Formats: sequence, structure tokens, C-alpha cells
Amino acid sequence: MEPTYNPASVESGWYDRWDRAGIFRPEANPEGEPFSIVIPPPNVTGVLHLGHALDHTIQDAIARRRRMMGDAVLWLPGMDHAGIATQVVVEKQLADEGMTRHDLGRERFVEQVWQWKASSGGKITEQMRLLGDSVDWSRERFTMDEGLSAAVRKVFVHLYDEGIIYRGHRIINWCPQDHTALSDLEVNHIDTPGELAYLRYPLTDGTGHVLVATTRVETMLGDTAVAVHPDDERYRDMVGKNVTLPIMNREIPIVADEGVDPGFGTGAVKVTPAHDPLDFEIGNRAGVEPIVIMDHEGRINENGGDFAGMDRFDARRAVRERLESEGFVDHVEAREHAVGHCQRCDTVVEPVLSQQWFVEVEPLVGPALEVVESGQAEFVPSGWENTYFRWMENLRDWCISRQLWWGHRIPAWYCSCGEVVVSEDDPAICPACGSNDLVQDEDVLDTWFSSALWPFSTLGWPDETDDLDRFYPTSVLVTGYDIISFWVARMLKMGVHFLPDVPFRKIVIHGMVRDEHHNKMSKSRGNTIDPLEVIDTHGADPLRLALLQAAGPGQDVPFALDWVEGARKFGNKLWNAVRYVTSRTGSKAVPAEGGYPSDPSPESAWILSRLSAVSGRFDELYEAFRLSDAFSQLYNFAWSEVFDWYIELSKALDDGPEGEEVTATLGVVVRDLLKLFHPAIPFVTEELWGELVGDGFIAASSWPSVPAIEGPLSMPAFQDVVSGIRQFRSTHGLSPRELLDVVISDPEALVEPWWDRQLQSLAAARASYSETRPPESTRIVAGSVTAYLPLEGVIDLEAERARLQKRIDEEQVTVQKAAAKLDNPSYLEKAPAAVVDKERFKLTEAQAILDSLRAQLADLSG
RNA sequence: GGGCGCUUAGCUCAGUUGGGAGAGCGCCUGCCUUACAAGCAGGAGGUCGGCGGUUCGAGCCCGUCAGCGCCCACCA
Repeated sequence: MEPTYNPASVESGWYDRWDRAGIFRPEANPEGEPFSIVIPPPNVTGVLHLGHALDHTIQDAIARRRRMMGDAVLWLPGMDHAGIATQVVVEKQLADEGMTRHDLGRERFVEQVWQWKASSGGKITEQMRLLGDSVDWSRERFTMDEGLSAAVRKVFVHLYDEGIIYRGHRIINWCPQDHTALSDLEVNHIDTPGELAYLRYPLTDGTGHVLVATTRVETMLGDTAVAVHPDDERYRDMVGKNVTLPIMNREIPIVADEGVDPGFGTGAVKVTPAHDPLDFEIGNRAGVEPIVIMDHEGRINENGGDFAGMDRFDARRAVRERLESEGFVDHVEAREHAVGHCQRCDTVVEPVLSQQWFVEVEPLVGPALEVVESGQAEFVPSGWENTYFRWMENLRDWCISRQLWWGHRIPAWYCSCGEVVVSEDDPAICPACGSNDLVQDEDVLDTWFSSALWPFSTLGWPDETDDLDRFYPTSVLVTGYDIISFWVARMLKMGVHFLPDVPFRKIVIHGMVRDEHHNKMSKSRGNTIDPLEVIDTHGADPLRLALLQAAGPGQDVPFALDWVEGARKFGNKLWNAVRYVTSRTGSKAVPAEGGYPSDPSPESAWILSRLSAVSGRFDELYEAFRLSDAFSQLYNFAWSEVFDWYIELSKALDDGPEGEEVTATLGVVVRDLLKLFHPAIPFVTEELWGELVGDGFIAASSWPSVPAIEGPLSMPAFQDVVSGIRQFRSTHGLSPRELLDVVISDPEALVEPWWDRQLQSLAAARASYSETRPPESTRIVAGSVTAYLPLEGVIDLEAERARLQKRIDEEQVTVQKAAAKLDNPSYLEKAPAAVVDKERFKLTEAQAILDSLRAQLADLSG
């Protein structure tokens, strides 16, 4: 073995070997319980970023452990066609050639996108192999696959037949950059400084004017009414009158409507039904015709009079200037308000009246809420439930049509007779009039529509496949909180609506990867970390371990290269532990499982008792998906107990009669550590397994089950004595090698024979036993055990007095606290007996230590 | 406007039936002790955001104030 761990060379070969051996397929454990995870499908345009690395590492860590536990694990990979994102990529290519998609036409454009996908899409799948994702590639899916597309059509038609999907004229969010409608969720509201302009609309009868306020002045070109609250006394007499719309010189009515908030602004609202959701409703109730004043590019259209052709923001200024010059602006005040931006391109979206397809969410919400309330699907951590409930409670209908070419085309056909045919199969003739002149809807579906079906469409639905039968509901969904509403909620709605059970039992939510100070990673901040570069320079295993350690459940993940560096050092530590072990056991000599000693040395009994406790706690934390805590705990155990203590303890034994046992046990303990760590750092543990065990793959080995063993009671005291001696040495600058003669006083006969060899080995101390303090000595106190150290050669008595004084101060605090408690009658009366007993013991022990140390200090001073 | 979360060592965080303040990184000191200097040993550093309450006992429960962050939202 190389003396140091080299991630790059370790990680080069294993993935292909695992893959070829078929161990990532559920068929590898044919008798096992099914355990399934569907991957949140990355965009086909995507490359691996840290968010994926985190998401995938968590899933892989879960999947690999279940596999070792014997489950038939399916982790199903796949990709999302990512409508807008992908279309934009190909459109850019065309633009480089001076073309637009319209030059190609729909069919050839879509063909070109498929070609792009084949040649340069899906890079991320190769990158997933670098990360070590143990997915079943034989079951890889794509949202535009034939099968998944069939599922999409089936769902669409079914929901249409149920009346849940409908087509209608509504105010939707229009992105003038991407030229498509967006759902509400795809719009980010950003508080933006703006102006609230108060406009005078003169009453047509010349009796005065109404004051209305607006932040989007240009929309006045499309005003068709002014609305006030029916109970608003100020305007009671005006309702029913008309105002003359400035600039346009259109007579529009003043109407009363409950939707108006009399407390806001002037209490009178200009109504632009074609460009505002509330106005649309008011306009409908008032029976006024909406006037669309903007085109798809966000320019004022022919309905905007003199302003036709002007960009909307230019128009805002121009209209205001005209209104000012004509005396219609009363005043303007600065005001911050939320402006909707396109989630993809950050363009300000325009609310506009349009005919689109919608999913009515109301009928789907109830059942999807109920399965979470009843615990059939459970959020981890549970706090996200509330977020989910709130989101679900006030949802507006989901606009699902997109004016794109790349995606699932809406399975609706229009006949010249007016008939609308919605059908899974392309209809040949119109069922109403028999005409064969049917035209399919030009639009495609929101990408999230097909994603919503992912947990069952990938398993073969609507066919009744074996996979669907076996792996649905999936066991766990792992995803970030940022897409709970986009994806998780919709999968629950669709899953519960179309299948008899929930899409997943557990929903494990993680946070977003941030930099070490919790700042968002962004190119403009220059704080982004590219996981591919990290894998290249530090290795995939260190990246994975660092992510797992940093990722508290449901919380954002502060991340820095230092973390990865630390994880790499741990890899080196493990590497050298195995190197040390195999130098004793020989290579490939440790059994793949079992091998726990029936008659362990005290040192081995101790580490086995610890391993048993730690692995038990590890499993508990894992089952609660507290992976960060699980691995942090394991990491500390491995380093500070196995490596720093047990390996050192074992050195004193391996030449003696217990040598065979301790060597074997050390091998077994390190082997179990490799297994426990394998889900986090699969490559290096696989490599080390080859050295240590050499039997099959660790990835296909069994999960450790450590027998519960009692360790020696005196171990904590022993460790205290060793540390005390080391501290004494350090304080006085004594050589670590120089042998010290210690006299141990052990009134309670706690000390066992093995102390001798270990004190010699770990503290270079030769022990003898006596209850009386030798002259010219100082002392280390560990509970009832006192170790007297010779003061010979210790020149700096002042330092020794300081050392003692510090210990005295510490112990005094303990004594005072305990004494104060025990002096308190109500404490004695009300606290549980066990707590009081513990406190009494603590006081007695601390008092003895204190007395001993004080006596020592007095000796030194005297 | 509504909701949620956070505040513990210099930094990032753990601390889940209320009963001895912890980890990693960073920092200081000493060691190349033949698994590992990518290491070992020792050490410094905290009135657990402020105030009040419940309790024998509060980092933990309740109230309140302050600061920070996130999400949702059709007040024009």
C-alpha cells in the first residue's frame, strides 16, 4: 500500500466494476425487502453543481446502507426535459447561425433539440458516476420517453374528462423575454422601489373628478372602469356615473365592488381587466370588456393609441409625462412594491389576459393534505409539514400551457366546427362533424406537469408493471426545500389521485448549499465552488463526507473547501489505519463479517463496547435521517477512540499472549468502521476493503451487527491518569520518552493488572502500588485513584503549583455547586432520588480530589 | 401584510423526555514516539442575544424585547 491516500487513483476504477457486477440493481438482493428512491431528475441541460452533489450524496448514503442491510434497493435515475431551459439552449445555437426556431419550423426544431440531447445533453449522468451514485442505470428514464409521454397524455385526458383540467381566459403571468405563460410559482416577487401616481379622472358630467392611484401608469390605456367599495360613503353618489378616461377620451363607468379596499390609497381603483387579476374579476362582475394593450414582446399594441409600439417601460414614462402635461397627475409618491420577475430569465413579468390551459387544484388538494396529516407520507424534519400545509391551502389554479415547442404537446385538437377533442390517441376525424380538418393545440405542457408523475411514470404506469407493484410507493424522496411547492406537492396530488397509495413514505428535505458564511453561492459574488473541480483536486469521497457532515436536516449547508480538506485528511487517517492493521494481520486476512472475539482482552472489550454503542447510535440517527449527526459521531469515535486510543493500546499487546486476539479484533473493528463509513465514502472504503478483507465488494457486504459487550469499568480512570501524566510532562517540558516511576494509590481496588503494561506503553510510566504518598512527589487524581509522580528533575515548582492550583480551582467549582444543591431542602425533597444520589457521589469524589490536591499544594509550598 | 426559522468558543454548528457546556476548523506550546507531520500530545477561549417568569434546578419550557434570515402574498 502507498503510505498516503490518493483519492484520484483510488476513485478511478471502482464505479465501472460495481456497475458491471450489477450490484446497483435491486435484482442483486432478490430476497430483500423492496426499498426505492426516485432521483429528483436533473435538467438534461444541467451540469453537476453542489446542490446536486448534496442531494445525490444523501440519497446514495441512504441507498448504499439499505443495500448492505439486505434490501432490494432501487435508486432510479433519470432526467427532465426542462422545457424552457433546453429550448433556449438550442435557440441560442440557431441564433449563432443567424436563425430562429421559426426559420426551421416546429418539426425540424424539435428534431434538432433531440439531436442536441443525444450529442451534448445529459452530461450530468457521466458526472454522477464520478460522484459514485449507486443508481440502476438499466432503469434510467427521461420525461420525454415514450412511456412517460404516454403517462402524461393519460393523466391529461383523465383530468380533462373529470373537469379538473380546463381551458379558459384568465390573467396569467407572461414573460416577454421567453414569450410564454408562466405559472404563479415561476414568478418571483421582488420588492422594488417605484412610484405610486395619483391620477385625476374627470367625471363626464363635469361635476369634479375621481382620484385613483397606480404603480403601473401605462395600464391606464386599458382602463375600462373605476371601482369603489359599495359601502364607501365618499363615493356613494358617484357610483353609476361615468368618468372620461384621460388621453384615450373613453367614457368608463364608476362601479361598486366588494373587492376594493376602501382603506388603501384613495379608495377608488382604476380597473384594467386585461392586465391585473383583481381588475379582471371586478371587470367581469361589472360586465365591462377587457382591453388588451400589450403585445407578446411587452410593447404597447394598437389599442394604446399614440403609444402603440412603445416598450412598456418607455410607455410608463411617456404616459405619465402626457398625463402631467395635461394636468391629470395629482401627485406622485415613492413606494416600494413587489414586482414579479421570471424565475428563469429575471425579466419583469406582465400580468395579461390570455387563453390557457389550467389545472383546478381545489379537488386535488384535500387528499394530498390528508395523506400528510395522517402520516402516510411524512416530512423529515417534520417542520416542513407546516410549510406544505400553508402552501396547499391557498393555491390558485395551475396554468399548465406553455408557448414553447419543446415539451409534451397538449393533446387537444380543434375542429373548424368548434369541437375540442382531448384524446390519448391522435384523432383522425372530428367526432362531432366528421371533418378530418383537426388542428392540434400549439402549446406544450409545463415541465413540472410531467415531473409530477415521476414516482409512478418511471415505474411503468399506466401499465401494471412488476416494478410499479414492487417499488411503489417509493420509500424515500430526498430533495431541497426550494421545490416542495413545485414538485413535492404536485407529486403528492397526482400520486394520490391516480394511484391507491402515496408516491413516497418519507420526504427528506435538505437545505441549499451556501458558502461558509451562509451567503448564497453566485457567480457575481465569486464564491461558487464547482464540485467537478473539487472531485478533481480533492476527490469525490472527501466532497461527499464534507457535505454529509455539514448538512443538518432541513437546514442550509455552509460549505467551504476547508471542510473537504478535513474530510480528505480523514481518508488518509483511515488509509493508514488499514495500512497499520494489514502490517499485523497480513493483507486480505480479516473476515467479511463476524470475527468478534469470544474472550477479548480488557482493551478489546473496551473498544468493542464502544463500537457496539456507537454503531447502535449510528443506526438510530440514520433511521431518523440525521446523517450529519450520525457521521460526525462516527468520525469522532473512529479518530479519537479507535485510532488515538485503541490502536495505541493494541501496541502493548501484540507481542504478548494476547497478541493474536488484539490483532484480530483490531482488524474486525477497522473492518466495521469501513462498512459504517462506506455509504459516505464508497470509493476509499472499497479500496481498503480490498486490502483488509479482499472478499467481494464492500458495497455488497453485510451491514455490521456488533454484539453488546461490557468494557472494563476502570477505563475512564485509566485514561484520566494517562492524560494527567502527559499534562504533567507537557507542563514541565519533560521528554515523552523519559521513564517515570509512578506510585498508584487505589483504595477502592479499581485498578486492574492491564494498567501496568498500558501505563508503560502510553505514558512511559512504571507503576507500583502503595496507599502512602512517596516523598518528593506530586499527584494526578482520577476519581478514587491517585497517581503519585516523582518531582525529581522538576525544576519549576512554580509551574507545578500553578498546575495544581488550576486543578483545585476546577474541582472547587464542582464541590461548591454540588454542595449548594445538596444544602437545598427542596432539592432533596423534589429531585428524583437517582439524581440526588449522583450528586452526592459527585460531591464526595470531588471533595476527596480537592483535599488531596490541596494537601499536595501545601506540601509544595511548605 | 401573513407565516416560519435562527441567535451557544474567533468561524461553522451539535446539544430531543429540564439535572455534569461539546465537536470540527482556526489559534498557542511541545514532539519527525517506525500506520499516518495530511500526524501525535498538551493548552487557551463561552455571564448559551437582553430582560422577566415557571421550577428544587433553565442553553433547553413560557412571556417579552432586540438583531438576523427565509418563505408566502392580486393593496391598485
